[in-house]
Amino acid sequence: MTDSSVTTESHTQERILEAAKLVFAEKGYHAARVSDIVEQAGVAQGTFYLYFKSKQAIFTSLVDTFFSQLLEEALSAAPIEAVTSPEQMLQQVHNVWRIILRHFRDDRSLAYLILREARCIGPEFEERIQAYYQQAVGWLADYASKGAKLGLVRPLDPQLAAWAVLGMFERTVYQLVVLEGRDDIELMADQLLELELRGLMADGAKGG
Amino acid sequence: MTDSSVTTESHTQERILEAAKLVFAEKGYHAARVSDIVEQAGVAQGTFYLYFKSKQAIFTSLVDTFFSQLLEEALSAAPIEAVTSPEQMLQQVHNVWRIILRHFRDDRSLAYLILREARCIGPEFEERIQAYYQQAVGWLADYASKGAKLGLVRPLDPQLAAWAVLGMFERTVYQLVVLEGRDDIELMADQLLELELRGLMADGAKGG
Amino acid sequence: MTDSSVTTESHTQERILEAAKLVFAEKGYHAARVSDIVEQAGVAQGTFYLYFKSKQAIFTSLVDTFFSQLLEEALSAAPIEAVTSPEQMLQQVHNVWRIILRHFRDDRSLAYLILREARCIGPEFEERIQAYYQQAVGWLADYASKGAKLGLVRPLDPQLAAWAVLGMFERTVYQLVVLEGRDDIELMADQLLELELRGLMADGAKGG
Amino acid sequence: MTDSSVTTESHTQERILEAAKLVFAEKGYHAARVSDIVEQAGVAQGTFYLYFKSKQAIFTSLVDTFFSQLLEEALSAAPIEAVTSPEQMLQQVHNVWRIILRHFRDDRSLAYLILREARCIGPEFEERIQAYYQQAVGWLADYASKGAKLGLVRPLDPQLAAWAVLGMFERTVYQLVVLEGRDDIELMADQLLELELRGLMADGAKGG
DNA sequence: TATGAATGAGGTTTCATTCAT
DNA sequence: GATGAATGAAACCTCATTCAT
Repeated sequence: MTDSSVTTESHTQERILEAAKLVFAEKGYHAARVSDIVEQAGVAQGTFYLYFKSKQAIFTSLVDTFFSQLLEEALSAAPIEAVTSPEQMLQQVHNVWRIILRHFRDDRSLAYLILREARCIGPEFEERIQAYYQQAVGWLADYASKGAKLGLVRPLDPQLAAWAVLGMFERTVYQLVVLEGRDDIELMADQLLELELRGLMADGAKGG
Repeated sequence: MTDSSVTTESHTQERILEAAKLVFAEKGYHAARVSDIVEQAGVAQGTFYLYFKSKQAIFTSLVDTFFSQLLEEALSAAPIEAVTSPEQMLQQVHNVWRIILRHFRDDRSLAYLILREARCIGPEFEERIQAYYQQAVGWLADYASKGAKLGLVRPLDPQLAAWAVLGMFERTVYQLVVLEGRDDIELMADQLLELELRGLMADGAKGG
Repeated sequence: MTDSSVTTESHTQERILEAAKLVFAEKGYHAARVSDIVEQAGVAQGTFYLYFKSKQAIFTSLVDTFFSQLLEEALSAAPIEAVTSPEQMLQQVHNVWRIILRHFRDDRSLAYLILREARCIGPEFEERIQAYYQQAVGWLADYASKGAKLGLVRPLDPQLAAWAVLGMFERTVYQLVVLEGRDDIELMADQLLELELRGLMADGAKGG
Repeated sequence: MTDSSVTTESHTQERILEAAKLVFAEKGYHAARVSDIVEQAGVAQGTFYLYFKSKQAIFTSLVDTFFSQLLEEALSAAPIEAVTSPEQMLQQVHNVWRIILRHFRDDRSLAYLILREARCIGPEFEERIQAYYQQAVGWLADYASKGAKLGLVRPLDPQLAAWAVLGMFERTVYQLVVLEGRDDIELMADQLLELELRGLMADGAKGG
């Protein structure tokens, strides 16, 4: 009403989402009570259910927002069809690493939450997350194939390699978030890129 | 009872542990009820508490067993002081990969459980798991240092590299377990080793 | 609004009453939510409370209207003081049956609602309904007394007989409404009158 | 354990059932809280759910017991194939009236409850009750047919007549229970039988 | 050692009602 | 008069844990 917000989310909904993020991150999904969330948000118990069907619904909402934004940012920065040279490819991959690491750093509590709890909310939820991951894996696998054609990436099982890269990333970022230190994102991106590339690279390739 | 078992675990305790493993793996820690476990074990509700202080205690017990066995097996197969040549080192690392993958394959339901739920039982529990992982990371980091001295591994942040390798492993094994296919452990070990080594290896090294 | 309505009810109040009737009839008093009613009426949640003090109040209002109209119609058609002959009495009773059955048929959803839920809203409400019934029973009892004097009705406990007749009616109409068939009101009135007056017995039978 | 009870119901279950009967009768189904029942029974909240799946389940259990006992008693006292003479039929019908009235009197709070709330618990429940009533109606209709063959009952719509008789009964018993007086069951049975058989009319009256 | 009935705290969710705009 | 977002009191039900036998 008073501001020209571009989102349709109400002030209250926003506050509940923010509160949920904090509470979930601090206590974990299962230990977090809806009453914790509403207390943190400063609204009444019933208000929560005006905006979210259930505890799981708000969690899903948070996760969906996080991943769709992340995937949009990351994938739009790396249009595979624009890659024609090894240098371009390296540039893109490096860039994607930076974007992802920043995204996780900028929404640290949500990142922490997702990395910690994605697999143990329930079966349906796990599948939902798995679907997001599969998108990333698909992109990575496509990238690897493209790289192989350019002679940059050596031939290997692209799915396995993609999941390995993703896992490498998952764990390092988790540590990053847990330790709450390391704001040297750029350096970390460099090192992960090195690990990834040298792992994937063809013998003759002169990358880096 | 009748035989001179080398363990101190009673038959009943054994059955409860086995039942818990199955039930936890199938439903997850939070969804699993103690009543599910005792039903699966074929004992009464109260019997559970003769052997385990709480639901979390039995979970901890399962996880402790799993990790201490794994670490013992894996680390004893790779005494870092015995490494004097690059060939030996490769041999050891390859061996360790195989041991680990086999361990996870041989106790699939427990492996699945740990990979899925380790981080979301509770803070104390998370720290416990983190401690096991830290042992592995320490070993990996030591190895990397040793490798660096041998000119086999290029200089990099050993902690970061170690966590990255561990994450690579975590995720690929999780997929392995989830998909329930891929019994080609040996092949997988080869590929992971390749990814790891080429990622970590020094430029001039002639590994593999 | 535009016409000179004789009632004082506003258009909005009318719509809420109509909506409530439908919703209550479909879901029953307890399952019906105020939010269902306002949705059906197409007004806002708060508007409801401009016209009715509570959920029970609107229910009471509906029931009061139904019963006062019914009693007025029925009783005015049967002035007991006008009865001087058996023929007149039969005529009146027959007429009353028809009026009542028509009233229930013409407001089927409200009728259904009352027959189903009148006794289980709450104690105060039950007493209210009981009072309406008592009016009918009083009339029936008076009628029976009069009939007895005319030698038309045999001597019996007039209260018991009155409640019995009322129950006979209640249940048959309920079935009528439930089954949603039987628009043959006239025939039904005939049969009920027969049952009331003559019972089940055949003319020649020497029972008792 | 200590007594040679013929039922399999535990002492606790028995107490909960008894408590539920009282609480439901006093407050009605909807106003009765499970916590009221357990308080009345002197057991803990959770104990309730050891024996009954839900609040509706215990209600259903009470009602089922009531009706199956009633129907068994009543129907076994009136084997229609044994009827060969009008006298026998009257005898049987009279007997059935007495049995039913006694059953309701002997379990007054449950009777009250059923007569008050049978239709407003929920659709499934209503159908369940309706099924019991249909049994009674079927019996009554069969009886009427048989009576017609014996020349005792005049030809009429047997379903309508049966529901009418049932309603007559329902309402009079309800009044009986509500008023908490009238222990003169025998007299009441006589009068209801009279009404059922002969209606209101005097012997000499030439109605219609 | 084994049983299993009993416990009771506590969480999620619903919905009649209010009130500032 | 009309709105609809906000309220908050309950109520049902679960399940880890205990304890008398």
